[in-house]
Amino acid sequence: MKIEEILEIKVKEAASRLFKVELPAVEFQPTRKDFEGDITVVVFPMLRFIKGNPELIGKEIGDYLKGELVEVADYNVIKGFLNLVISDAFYLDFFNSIRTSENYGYTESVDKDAVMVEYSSPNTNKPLHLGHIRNNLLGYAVSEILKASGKKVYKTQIINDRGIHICKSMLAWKKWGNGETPESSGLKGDKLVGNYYVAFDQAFKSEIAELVAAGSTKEVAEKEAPILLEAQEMLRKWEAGDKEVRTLWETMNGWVYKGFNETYKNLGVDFDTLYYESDTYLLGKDVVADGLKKGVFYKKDDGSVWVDLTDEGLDEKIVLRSDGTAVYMTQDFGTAIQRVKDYPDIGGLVYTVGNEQDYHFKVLFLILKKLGYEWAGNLYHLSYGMVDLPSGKMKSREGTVVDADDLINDMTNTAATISEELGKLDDYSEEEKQQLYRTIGLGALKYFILKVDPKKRILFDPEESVDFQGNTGPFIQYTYARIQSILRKAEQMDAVKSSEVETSFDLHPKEKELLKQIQLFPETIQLAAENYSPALVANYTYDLVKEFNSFYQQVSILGEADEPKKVFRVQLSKKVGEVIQSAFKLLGITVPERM
RNA sequence: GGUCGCGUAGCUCAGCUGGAUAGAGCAUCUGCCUUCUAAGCAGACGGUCGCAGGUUCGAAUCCUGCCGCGAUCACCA
Repeated sequence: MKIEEILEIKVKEAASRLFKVELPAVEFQPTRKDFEGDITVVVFPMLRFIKGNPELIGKEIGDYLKGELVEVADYNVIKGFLNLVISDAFYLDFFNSIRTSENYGYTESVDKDAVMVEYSSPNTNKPLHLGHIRNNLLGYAVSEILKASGKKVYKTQIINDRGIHICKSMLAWKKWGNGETPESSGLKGDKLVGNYYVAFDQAFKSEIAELVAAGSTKEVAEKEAPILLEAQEMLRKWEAGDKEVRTLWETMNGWVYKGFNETYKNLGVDFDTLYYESDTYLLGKDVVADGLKKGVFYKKDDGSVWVDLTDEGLDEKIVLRSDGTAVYMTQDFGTAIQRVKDYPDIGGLVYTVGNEQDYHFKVLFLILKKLGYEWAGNLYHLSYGMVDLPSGKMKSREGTVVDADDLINDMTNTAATISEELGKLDDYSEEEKQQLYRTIGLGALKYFILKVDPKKRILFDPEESVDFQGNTGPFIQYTYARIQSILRKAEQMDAVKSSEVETSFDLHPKEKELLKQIQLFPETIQLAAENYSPALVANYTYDLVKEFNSFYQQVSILGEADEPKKVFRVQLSKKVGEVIQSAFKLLGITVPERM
């Protein structure tokens, strides 16, 4: 039982015995650093039920708790805050109870219902950029956090492999590619295809300029540029199943997938299952028929089908065009339904998509609810803010994007520079060094992105490199490496690792703080899962690590003369290391043995 | 214009379902490596929590209005 639960029972009991009132709830908070104590009971809310001076009420309850509970070693009351000092023995007992548990903090028991998390979901006409990185890291981390909170998770993405965008790249390649392949040019496949997308856009723009010069309006020119008409014709051929177009499409998408997979591997993200838009873009039409029957949708005179959401404060939304073709929304509810068919244990879906699509998902979720799917109550749009540059929004066509691969390389190089300056790894092989630089570089990047609340937009300045000091991934990795160094030495010195930890000595204040922080790990995971927020895990880890470094600086671990204390400190350090590793695993960040 | 999100130190961010004198990091300044990794520790400096009302014993947190920034409101995806 958690200490707060024990205290709650006893505080209520105190109120009942001393003041003859039944308290509905008791409010706790961690005691602020400036006061003595560990847990604080806030007396103010009780004043509604207990008439009197909060100071005196606090004292009486404090006395009662101290007399009744061995865990309460002492107390003090300041302005209606009852600060309780929890005994060292309690924290040491807690430590012994979790000392050897393998996955401390993770919940093993698996929910009956699984959740499918969709993230990444790129178009196949251009390489991944920083925006995708945020999406990928968030989706992956949230998946891992949900798993650790006791949920079964399927990670997926929908690959937008068809449509006018890929036809543009295909057309440009056909016109000017001269048969270029990733092999012939040495270019990564997604980069190669991206180049042709840019080439298309340039040609498109110059055609518009020509048309405007010839007297056409800009609007008309944008619709009638010959190269665009040609791309549209290509899309029609694709839809008709034209062999040549389909073959080219498969080839170029194949290049892109190879490139993407390399980036995913470097980023350390993965998927359990994949959906392709070319398979799903026709889904949903039968749902429209079903919705018409149920009266969820209605048909207009021109044959188009709509849903009326004005009662929900939204507007009317089209779900089927007058020519009978599907729109994005149609596909989306079709795909959601398909996913639950494919994985019948799914009880909810999470969509990792930027906040520019907030409205879309609001509508999508409402439609699914109206259609009566029982899982429609468990849909979540993991909406995140854009990553902007100082110059504004990133635009692929204008080349103002921060390329994912380039960024990963830059980070690795920065890590290498710093590491070499410090020169602690002279005995490492070149390969070991490279591996470490990647670990640190990626750690810096991932932490930089994940530590901020997903809702907030991130301003990324490529001129200013991501920090490696302070509240950063490398700082936390460094602390982990420090701990491992101690453990290596401890192992050499004697067999501390198998010893039982005694509970009879007094704790150093820093030790107590560390134990309190460790205690928070399980609830932090639950909270992060409920809020779909990796930032909570990141900030928790930072607090833990700060606490450890302070402890490390003030208290000698291996130099401690008293053997039981020394054993405890080594064990405590080890546990902190394990929690750091576990927490960072949830963020997809690996930790080094040395750095 | 309607809707949604954001606005906390010079900069980047924490601040749980309202609770004590609003916390970190970066930057600036001061100390600390003959002792477990100085990517560290200890400290100083820095705030009318966008503005104005309201609810409350108590508001950065909840409500209303306004201001600023962003997104969105297609038979596009």
